Amino acid sequence: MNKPVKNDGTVGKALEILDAVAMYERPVRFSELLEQSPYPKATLYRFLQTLTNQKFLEYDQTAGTYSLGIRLMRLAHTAWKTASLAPIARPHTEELVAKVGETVHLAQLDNGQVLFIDKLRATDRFQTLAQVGQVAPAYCTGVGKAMLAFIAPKRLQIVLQQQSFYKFTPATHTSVASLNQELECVRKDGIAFDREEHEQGINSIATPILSSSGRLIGAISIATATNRFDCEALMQFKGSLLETAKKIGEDATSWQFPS
Amino acid sequence: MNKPVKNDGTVGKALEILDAVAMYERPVRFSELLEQSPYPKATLYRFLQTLTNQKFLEYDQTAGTYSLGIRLMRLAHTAWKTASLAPIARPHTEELVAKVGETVHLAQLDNGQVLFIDKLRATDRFQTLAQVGQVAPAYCTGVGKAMLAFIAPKRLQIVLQQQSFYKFTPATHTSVASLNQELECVRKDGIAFDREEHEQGINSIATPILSSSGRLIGAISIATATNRFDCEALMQFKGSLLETAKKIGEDATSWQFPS
DNA sequence: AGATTGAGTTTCAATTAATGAAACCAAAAT
DNA sequence: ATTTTGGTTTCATTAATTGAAACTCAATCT
Repeated sequence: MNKPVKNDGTVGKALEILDAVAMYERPVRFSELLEQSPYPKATLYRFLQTLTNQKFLEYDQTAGTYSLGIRLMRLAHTAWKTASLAPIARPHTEELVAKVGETVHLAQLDNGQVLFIDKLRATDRFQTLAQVGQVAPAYCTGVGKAMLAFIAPKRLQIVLQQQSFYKFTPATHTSVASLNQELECVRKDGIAFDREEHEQGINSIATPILSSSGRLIGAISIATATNRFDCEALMQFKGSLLETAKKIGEDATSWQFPS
Repeated sequence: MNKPVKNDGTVGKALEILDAVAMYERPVRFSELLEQSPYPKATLYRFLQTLTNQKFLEYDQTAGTYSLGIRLMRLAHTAWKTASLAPIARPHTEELVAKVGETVHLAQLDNGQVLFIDKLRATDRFQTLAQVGQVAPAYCTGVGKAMLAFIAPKRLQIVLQQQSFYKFTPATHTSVASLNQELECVRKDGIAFDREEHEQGINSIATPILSSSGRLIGAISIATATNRFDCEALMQFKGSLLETAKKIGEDATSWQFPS
């Protein structure tokens, strides 16, 4: 007899405004937010004031715009340090970078999406790779597919149902059938590929991180520009990648993955 | 006739709980939070539930602990991308790293503290340098002193009054007098030093970033292990550092620094 | 210039949600 | 077996949220 959810009172409403502001990905005016808002003027106005006071939003006096505030960065840093897999994995990911000399990504699954929680750049050759806190769809990234392959079948169904398949590049697979086929390969082989499916010119090989009890807790990938290595060439690092994932899994066994 | 502030109602109270959780820097139990909390059991309980529902906190079922949630990382990433100086500065900081081959930090002043908003590692030699979102006191960091030297005198007074001077290393200066003296040098010379004052074995030279109208908007530094360069040796990069700060300042002139 | 529109801000009584003392429950400690 | 500790739920009281409407100020139109 679950309540219809979404009943987090005043606080919940206020927090959802943060998402609304984030959505725009640029400073946004009061009136723009008002259009999207289910709340009347005065109510929205007070929410924005409160969030600004609390430094969760930042108000630009001269432009009359709101953007996400500085306090979020402070809190997120603490979250990263104390509640993410990243610090635990660091020694091992560092080692992997040193060994293979290419960029390594660490990610978790968050609500069917990939959330990148660490990025170790081996070279300064290109800048467009994922950043900490960035999200990406699971169906077209290496780490995403690595993780989807190891969640419960019924959860997978739900995730895929909610997913809209956007064709980021010509190489993006957008059918559930081909995805399922790929996931099957991942389960057999332990390796997921991303052949420029999310970003043109970038490919990667990825593997899930499993706790010693077999529960999925994240994924790591080695990513590189296609003109340096293609996926087949990246497979020379397969051994190191799997080994790293195994070590992280062991170290992280006590650690709880968010549901 | 300013109200006594701190009157942000239910939402404000809830958000302050996030800080309380962050303070511990580890997963924390309900009862621990209750001790510190001004609210009665039931109230705190409901706040925690709401924040957890909203993914601002994460509840570990088996350990019975709360930690900061994943949604903070997503939001912070957007904040970084859309509301911080970092993306604007990136081309120039990248260029600086390429030129000097040492780590470059970008920081803002947040309420008298230094907030690091970007970090470009040139080498993988050491890992202990600042991370994005990390905060540090202003009085004992290069970027901090660079910025303190260029805020309004009365604001400086307030900041120094609120500051407690902790001796992080043997080299940390803890007197207002010596700090003022240093700030004077920064104003003349444009360069602030950190000679292992915050972290043992790490030193840096820093310079403020000023908008074309002369307003302070941040600071950049070149940081390195002392066994690679000492401050005197780092001064060979002074020209590049100043030039980079100037370019960033020009590009960022339209950008609003949070009060 | 004077009028008008539009964006943002403030007021206030009705309404609704937050509050917190106390009861309750489960699991661990004695 | 009993008590204590730590966490969760209840419910009448209390206090805060709500939102229609009035207002302000600046920009735009006539």
